[in-house]
Amino acid sequence: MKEKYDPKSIESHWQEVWERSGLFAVHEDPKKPKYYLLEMFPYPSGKIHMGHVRNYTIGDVVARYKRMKGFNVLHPMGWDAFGMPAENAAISNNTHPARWTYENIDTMKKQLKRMGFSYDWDREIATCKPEYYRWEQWLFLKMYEKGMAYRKESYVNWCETCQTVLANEQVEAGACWRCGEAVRQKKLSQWFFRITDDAEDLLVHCDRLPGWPEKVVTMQKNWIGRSHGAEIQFQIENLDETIVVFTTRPDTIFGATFMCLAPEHPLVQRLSRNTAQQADVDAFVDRVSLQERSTRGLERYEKEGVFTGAYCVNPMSGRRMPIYTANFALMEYGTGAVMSVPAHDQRDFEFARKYGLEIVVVVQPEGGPLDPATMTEAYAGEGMMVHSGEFDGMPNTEAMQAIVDRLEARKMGKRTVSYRLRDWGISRQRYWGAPIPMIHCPTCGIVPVPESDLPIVLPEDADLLEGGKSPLPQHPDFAKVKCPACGREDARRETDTMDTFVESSWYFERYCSPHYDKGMFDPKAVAYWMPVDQYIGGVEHAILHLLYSRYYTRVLNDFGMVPYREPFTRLLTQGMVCKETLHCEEHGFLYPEEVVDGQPRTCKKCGRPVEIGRVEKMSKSKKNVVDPNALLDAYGADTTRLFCLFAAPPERSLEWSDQGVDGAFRFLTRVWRLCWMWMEEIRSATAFDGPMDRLSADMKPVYQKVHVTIQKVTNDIEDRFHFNTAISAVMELVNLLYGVPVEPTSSEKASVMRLALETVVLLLSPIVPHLCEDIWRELGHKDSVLLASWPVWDEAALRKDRHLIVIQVNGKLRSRMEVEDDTEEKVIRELALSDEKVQKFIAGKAVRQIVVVKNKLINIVV
RNA sequence: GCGAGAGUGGCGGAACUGGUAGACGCACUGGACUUAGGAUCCAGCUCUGGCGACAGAAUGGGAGUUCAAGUCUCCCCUCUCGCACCA
Repeated sequence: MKEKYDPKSIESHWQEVWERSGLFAVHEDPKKPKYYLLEMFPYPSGKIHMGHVRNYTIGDVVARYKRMKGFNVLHPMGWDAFGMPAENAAISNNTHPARWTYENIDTMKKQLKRMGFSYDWDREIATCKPEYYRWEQWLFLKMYEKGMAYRKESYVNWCETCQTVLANEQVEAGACWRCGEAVRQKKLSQWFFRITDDAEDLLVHCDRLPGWPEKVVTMQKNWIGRSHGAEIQFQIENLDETIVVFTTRPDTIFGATFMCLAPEHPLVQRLSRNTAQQADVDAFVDRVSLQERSTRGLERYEKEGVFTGAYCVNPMSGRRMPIYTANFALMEYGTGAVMSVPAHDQRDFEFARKYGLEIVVVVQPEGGPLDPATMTEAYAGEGMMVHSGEFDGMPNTEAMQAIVDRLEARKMGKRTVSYRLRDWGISRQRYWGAPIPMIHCPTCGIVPVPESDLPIVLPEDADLLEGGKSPLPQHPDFAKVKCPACGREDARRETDTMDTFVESSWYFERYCSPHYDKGMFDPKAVAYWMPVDQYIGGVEHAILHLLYSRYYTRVLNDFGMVPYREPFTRLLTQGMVCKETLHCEEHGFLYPEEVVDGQPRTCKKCGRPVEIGRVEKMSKSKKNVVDPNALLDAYGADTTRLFCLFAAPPERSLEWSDQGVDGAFRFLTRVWRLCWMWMEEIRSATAFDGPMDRLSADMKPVYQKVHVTIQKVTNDIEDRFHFNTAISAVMELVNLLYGVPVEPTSSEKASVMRLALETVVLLLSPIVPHLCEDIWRELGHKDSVLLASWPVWDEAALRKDRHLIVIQVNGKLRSRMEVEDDTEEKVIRELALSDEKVQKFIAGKAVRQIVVVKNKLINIVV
């Protein structure tokens, strides 16, 4: 018998063999069905963490499984290599972002290889390489030509710490998603992608993504945020101009008593100019529009405003409405102007109460009349129209249509749809990103870089500046350029770089032909591999990355470059990896090694008892991280993989448990020992191949269990990705096999055991590939277990000839009995009624009803 | 506030279309083997009562539908995540 299970030697051995033989390389093969399995590529931050390990383990199991099922599987890996952490690290370590990035890629790649993942490394890409981003620049030019990329001056979210603009998607509760600094508003000229043109299409297709988690689809829909309503014009008094508002409640227009403009609204300054209000308005606008978004977005943020001194006219009621500027009106949504209906909108109500503005009820609820004087909150529900002229007495839902009809007839308004989604701002005042291929010429204005000049290569000799400011504008050669249109020598190159989400919006297409140099990708390769059949990654990308990728795919489709509109057919969002935290009153969070074990556990530094905190997402700040490297050293890749899959189903969060890891290791040792216990016996045997009837009574149950397990594991992996139950099924089989004595030997036994153990190895091979490969070869197979076919179950083995029937009385379990397959209902009734235990419960009572479920259960109602 | 998801033993988690609740694993308890074991093997392990056969209760709480509910319907509670002054 071979020595004990030693993962270290077998894992490095087989990893080497796999690499040398090019086992994971794939090519387009029209004869085989394709399967594109993609995991979200990592940012090369330094080393891989347990989240990566989990994500990529799940993906690797599916990739290996699909290969064994006969698919031509594309399973690539690469690096989302541009981005701010590289710059920050470069500044603090006095190195160059490129160097830092490539060194990280190197370490992380080694780690991934140690995990035994089956990537086709020939297809590796790094987005910071010119041969990658040059095509992104190329597409940018195409988009610019078609007006899909444009420049506009606008208020943008500005992070002072990062010295850059943030997309709305990168602002979380008013703070920068990266550093947590409060986000301010700043006026800048920026490049945008016109994603709002596709808002409707992106929204509609949300319902055609059956392979996506409901949750993600809902998040996308909410993010796009479509509202149906109307745009209505309000004539400004003494001025030949109108204010256009967007409202979802045109039915309440008769109740609109004042107007609120966003502080950033262009009319605000103009209306108050040279009035007594000008100073107040200016001060207010200055304060609010530049005010930190974090406070502006807070729940208890008080509604405030200032009268502009101007009035407008309600087009339906004719009422003279004071025009305010208010902090709750947002320039980015609708038209930046709100017709305020205090009786029926909570914000307007609060505002009106604060400033003593009139409240007019126009929708009366069924329960009784509302009195503006005593109302404590706005009424937003349905009801009958009042104080609305000819519309009085109409249900408000009807009035909504009627009033818009009237406004449309008078050309004072129209039906419209408004989206929450805004255009995608892609400009970053950052160094470590793909340069935007544009030129600013004093004569010609904005001039695109000629296609032949691509790529615009990011200069490597730039020194990063204090505070993270981009060095590109100061770079001696980069910014200076000749105008390609008029030849002027003093034109300037655009020094903004692109948002890194642009790179990650098409990397999956690049994987199809990573070395192609005549375009973004080889259309033939993309036609073969795309769309991605299964995409796997964290929920944190449920909105940003997935929405941008969907949009970018539409752009490519509009250009006729790809034949599909949705890039990802199925999506799996895996849960977080969590662990309990340890906390000391004095020293805060502690690493396990800073704790003395005992009852209770105490802090090594101060001896205070350590509180075992909540189970939280692994993070350095909480000191509850587990380093994959340490795990690989102690247990090996197979145990690590097994534990990640066994501890929880993939979409749920995974609670780390050191004992659980021990358990996983123990199981692998058990499998190893079991196989070696039988190795002598089965090495020269042929796996039993049926029919089942030939088997003795001893071996038949083994054969049956083997096939039941094949079915269970196949279904669990195929339909649901429930690897935890798949593994437990194999554990059951292994437990059963441990009960089969090696002595006395027989050729039947050897052949059934060969089948059983080969099955165990095949079923586990996507999960713990190294161990399985080792035993597989030991059994005499010349080729890798990866090239073996996935086992198929024998239907005959699943059929039971005897069934355990549960006997219930009044729905309560009272007894059990075994019967032959297909025993007639009549017989079952008789058997059940005469059962001794059942008799006890039905004695002296009248049997009212008997329900029989074939081969399963009988319920006697008395 | 709006939206989504989840509440099952000491713990992680099973239970596919309503049909034996607690598979599998961890922890724990007992035993075997051993110089020894924190290795391995065997057994037990939801709670309550009972030596026991057995009986009763139990899937966050409450009602309902059904011969039968962890699963379906309604109400309530708690937790997690996402969005959040969106007119």
